[in-house]
Formats: sequence, C-alpha cells, structure tokens
Amino acid sequence: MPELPEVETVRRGLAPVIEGATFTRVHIRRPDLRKPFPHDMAKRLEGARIIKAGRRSKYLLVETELDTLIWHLGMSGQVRIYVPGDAVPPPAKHDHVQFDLDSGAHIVFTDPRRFGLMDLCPTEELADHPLMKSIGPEPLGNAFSGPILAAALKGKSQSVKQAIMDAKVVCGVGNIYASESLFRAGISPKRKAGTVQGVRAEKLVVAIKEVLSEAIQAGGSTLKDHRTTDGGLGYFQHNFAVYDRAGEACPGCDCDISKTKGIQRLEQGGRSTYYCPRKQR
DNA sequence: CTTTGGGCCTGGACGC
DNA sequence: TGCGTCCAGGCCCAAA
Repeated sequence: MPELPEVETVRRGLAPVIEGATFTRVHIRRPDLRKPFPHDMAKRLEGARIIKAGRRSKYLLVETELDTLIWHLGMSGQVRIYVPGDAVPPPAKHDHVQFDLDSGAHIVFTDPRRFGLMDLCPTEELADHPLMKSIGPEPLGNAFSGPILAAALKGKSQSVKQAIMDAKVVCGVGNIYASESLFRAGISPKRKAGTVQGVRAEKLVVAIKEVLSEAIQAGGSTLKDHRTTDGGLGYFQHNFAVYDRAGEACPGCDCDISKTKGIQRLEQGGRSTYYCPRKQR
C-alpha cells in the first residue's frame, strides 16, 4: 500500500491525464470510506476544471478552480486511468469512485479495505485544513535536513523507527521505508529517538531522501506510457534491503548467517520492523 | 505535552 | 475443500 513513493507515482501518472481537463461526472458508489464523503462532493467537482495534480505527504491534492480534492489511498487504494478510447469495465466490487473527464478519460478508485479518504476544501483554505495543518516537512524538500530532524527528535523517548513514522517529524515515511532508511543509515530501529543527533541525524536524512527517491524512480519506470497506474509498489520491492527478509543476509553481508540468523524481525507499535543487528546500532 | 493501544476493513497466505 | 488464524504498505482517537 501506498507510501509516499507510490502516491507520488500515482500523481505523476495522473498529472498529464487530468491537468487542464474538466470533471463531467463523478460516480460515488458508497457513502463513505474511512470518513463520509462530503455530501455535495459530486456536485462541487462536476464542471470544475483541474489546475494541478499535487501531493502533500501521502495525500493526493487535485486542485480545481474552486476546491481541492484531498485524496488518500489508505492501505489498499489503487487508481486506474483509462485514456480516451479505452473501454471502462463495469464497476467491480471495490471500485468506489469514478471520475469522468471531458477529455474522455476516466479515473477509477478501488479500495478494498476502505482506509482511503476523500474530502473537499476551498483551495485557498487548504493550509488550514485539519488533515493538512499539522503535517511536518516533506522528506524530499530542502526544509528536511539533519539539524531539522535532530531538533524534531530531541527529547523523544520513543524509538527512532516510530518517530520517523510520525508525520509531524517527517511526513511520508511509512513502515517499509522506515526500515529501509534505518538500515541504510546504520541506525538501530530500537534506538531512542532523542539520541539521533548530529552526524546520525544527518545520515538518516540522507538515507530517507535516497531511499524514497530511488523508490519513486523505480515506480515511475512501471508506467512509462502513463496510460495506467495503480497504488502498488512498482518494481522497488525487488530492491528492499531488509523489509520482509527475515533470516536472509542483508546486502553486502559478510557474516556467517548460520550463526547470526541474518535479518531480524521485531514488532514496534504493532508493526513489523526488519533490521540487521550487526550493521545497525 | 508525549506515548501507547485499539479500532477501522477486506483479502490473501498459511496450517490443520 | 473448508475453516480458523494471522498478517498487511495508514491513520485517528481515547486513555494513560
């Protein structure tokens, strides 16, 4: 399910298809996902021209002349794009929302677990929207740096893994990329967040930026023609160093796996963490 | 204020 | 084949 790279991949797939187009019809096939849809969502979008397909954290932001559609893919959300001329199949069980555009394109949102979310907000009030206003720095932006991360972690007693998954510290880092980033930075997921300062914080920031950027690159390669897209993982899962690899050797491992037992899995805050106890301290 | 734990949903993988 | 259990990429909220 979508972490930031997957959401960004979807955004890049959507942008050339929807920017400049106008919603002609919005089909809403159930009253809610994680939260109820705005009661007038279809009415407010139909006839509105799309200015931009944006993203903040893991939220897609479809900006129209008046309102911005705030769109979260949840755990299992997928977006399919049908360009003009494509046949749109009849709605499947979990196809909850469909957008028809004046260009003849169609966008279908599928979300079996229904942890996704859609809301509307007048564009000029977006920054004050409850879902937007307490989000921390974008991991790929210049405002996310070693000193900024160190300051955000200072005094925190929780684990660094849980801390970097807190969107107020840095947004967009989910369960997979938290493990991957910590491995790359050589930092134990169990380390107390407050002790990640100075060079460690700098290394972690670099690792997060690299891991997310590489994942976006890999995701982008799966939709070269920008015809279809989905909320899946692209090809990056083949590049996971530690995630879901308990018992395996980590990349570049030179220890005796029969003795060290390789990559370890542990549970933090009810979520799985994967790490190498020898390389991460 | 920070931190933890439960809850929201369905489906797929696995063991018996 | 079926049934139960566990697990899954996110996030909010109540409670401590």
